[in-house]
Amino acid sequence: MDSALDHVLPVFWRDGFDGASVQELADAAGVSKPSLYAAYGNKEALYLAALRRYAELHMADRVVALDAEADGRAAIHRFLRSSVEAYTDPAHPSGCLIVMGTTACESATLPDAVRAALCATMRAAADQIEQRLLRAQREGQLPGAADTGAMAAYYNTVLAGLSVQAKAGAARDKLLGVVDEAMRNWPTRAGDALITHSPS
Amino acid sequence: MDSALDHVLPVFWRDGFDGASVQELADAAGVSKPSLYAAYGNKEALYLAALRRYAELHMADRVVALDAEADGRAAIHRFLRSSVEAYTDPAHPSGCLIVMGTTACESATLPDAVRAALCATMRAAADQIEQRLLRAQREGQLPGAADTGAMAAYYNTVLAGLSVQAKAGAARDKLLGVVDEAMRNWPTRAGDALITHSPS
DNA sequence: TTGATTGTGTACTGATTGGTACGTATATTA
DNA sequence: TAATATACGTACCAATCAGTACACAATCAA
Repeated sequence: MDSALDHVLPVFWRDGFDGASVQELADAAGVSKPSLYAAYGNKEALYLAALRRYAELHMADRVVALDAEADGRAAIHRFLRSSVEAYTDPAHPSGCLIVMGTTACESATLPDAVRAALCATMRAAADQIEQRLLRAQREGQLPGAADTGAMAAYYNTVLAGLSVQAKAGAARDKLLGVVDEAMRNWPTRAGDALITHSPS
Repeated sequence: MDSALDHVLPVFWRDGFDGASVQELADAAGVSKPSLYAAYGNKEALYLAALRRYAELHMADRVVALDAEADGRAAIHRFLRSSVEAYTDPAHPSGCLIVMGTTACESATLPDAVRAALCATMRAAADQIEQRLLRAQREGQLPGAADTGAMAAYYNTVLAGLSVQAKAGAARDKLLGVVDEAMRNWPTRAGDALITHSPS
């Protein structure tokens, strides 16, 4: 009954909340439709449960590694690289479930609770990155003037972009190259981060 | 009859191919459902027509400006900034229709022709960026060793990420900050672009 | 061996999906 | 004015949607 989530998750992951039919979810779980309803109540609650499962199964370890790495830049770099590896893992649907769900955020058929949970999860990820940047700043690996908020928003944006590219079928190596390119913005010389509006 | 597309487009833009029902599209266009079918054949053809309309209405001028700007870095910077302004324009649904559609690429209900058209449009945009980078390289604004392919993939990824963030409701100013952050990777010193794998 | 509880599948509900048959009204041509 | 062609809306089609009523089977306590 709990392992049903592990079979339901990839269907939501691939087709999204609206795209996945309850019949399809029940078939994937190997149970009948009423059994799913008996266990989870409705489609919305089932999705929220799958989302929690996704976070603990496919995001938690990356976040742990983010703090385990001693050097700030290396931590972010490794976080991006491992994200790409997850996004392009042929064992799962490609890309990130959260990003996938967020792009359907404007649809009226998406329940408010789902919308809220998706946004909360995405914000939590962004916060984790910013916390790591703040630590790097405290430890002198980042200039004191660096705008960690803007940098966190930047890395979060790159992550979302990588997810989209992976969904579109981009090769893993290509995306790893994008990660290396994305890391080139890390401020090495003091004062670099002060340039918020570069001359155009 | 042609102006119907202008009313259909935002519905597809907001709800996606699967999310938008033909009834909803007909209501938006101010005609009956059979009239839509008489004019366009089926939902798939209607979406493809809306996609063409989107490209010429919301992408073409940005691409023109990309070539009009003399300096390469300024051209890319302006392209990103104007994209953010378009993505967060309250007059339209937020984000980019192409990115929005691409995230539903794995769904089985998406017709192959739609999938192909979305990927082709996205690839065309990436090519435009790479062509602009190559020109900048020819004109000496970019080191000869710079990997323009990787850079184009990078900017394309950032664009996709910005679209996702806009869809999630991020403020325009925040995204403009992300653009400035993203531009900090532009190689200024010769040899910078050679570092494809930075020490981690 | 009872009686009650739990879990599951069959078969349904009303609503909505993409798509269409057909009658009607307008416009055009002669 | 009469005949034809085009355009459009009403009303429908089968299929599928999320969700449920209910009967049956298995398990449990006594």
